[in-house]
Amino acid sequence: MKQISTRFSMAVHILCLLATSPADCTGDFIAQSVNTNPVIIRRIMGMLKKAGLVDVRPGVGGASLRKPPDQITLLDVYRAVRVVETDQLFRIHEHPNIQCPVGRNIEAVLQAELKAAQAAMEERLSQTTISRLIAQFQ
Amino acid sequence: MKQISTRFSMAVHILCLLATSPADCTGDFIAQSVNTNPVIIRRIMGMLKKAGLVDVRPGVGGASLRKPPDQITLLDVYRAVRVVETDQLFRIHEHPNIQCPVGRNIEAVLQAELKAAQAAMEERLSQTTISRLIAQFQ
DNA sequence: CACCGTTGTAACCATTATAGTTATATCTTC
DNA sequence: GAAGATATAACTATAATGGTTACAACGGTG
Repeated sequence: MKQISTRFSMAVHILCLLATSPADCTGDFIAQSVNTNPVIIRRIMGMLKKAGLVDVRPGVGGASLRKPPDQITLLDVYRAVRVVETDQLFRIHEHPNIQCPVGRNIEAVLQAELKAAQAAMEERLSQTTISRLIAQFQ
Repeated sequence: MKQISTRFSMAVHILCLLATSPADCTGDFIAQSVNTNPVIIRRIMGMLKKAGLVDVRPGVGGASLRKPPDQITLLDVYRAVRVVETDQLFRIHEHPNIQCPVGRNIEAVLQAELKAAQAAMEERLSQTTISRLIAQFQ
């Protein structure tokens, strides 16, 4: 069983840190909170930056949110770290035998259902914002 | 990006074959339709058998559904082939720093949201049956 | 009983994504 | 230029997948 990469949960962790910390967080500081190597953090920060979610200051150091935390949804993060490409959570076996009625139809018919299932999950992710998460911290 | 195994789509393919074929299908016949190695088919058949979805006749050969196709949902298949263990589609990074307010809370708070997202997807899968799929074949 | 085609599995391999690590280049301020 | 930070390339170990070969066990048929 292969699960969705921890890159996603780490990215959420990073954004929660940026949203709650008064000062700018450096990669090393974040790495300590996440408990991993700073390079991992910088890799993820690069993706968040590309997605327009954070600002990173090379040289001087530190990062900050580019949007208020109530305007960043889990779906935004999910997309930013590209754990899954669009409509590709499920993989379908390739080149079934098109001589067979099932082999000929299975891909198109299944594809539609699986996309719908993926969309249902993403819809749910889009309902949760970073600010909603940090409101639950104690 | 890691996707959900084709084991799932192959399993659906197999069940559609069993639902539409008049005669019993052998592993080799199914393998030809799926276009893969018979051992792959037998592996998946073993999982479907354990889940009570199919009957397989060793020795004589062939398999058949144990339930009418309108009573087998995509969620049943998804569970049967165990592409993802219960509530574990998403993985969360381990051992965050509990000295940090975010590190201390992130796991519990995120876990709840991710479970909800996964549940939304599974709910959608449970709405589609094998008979619904084959009704769309042409 | 022996044969034959089938299922059931174990063992192994190549491929791929991930998480982590080391090293080095680049940037900004002082 | 020094100091401290980010950016990134290259490499490793690990794990899941899909495929393959090989062989044991099963169950009818001649």
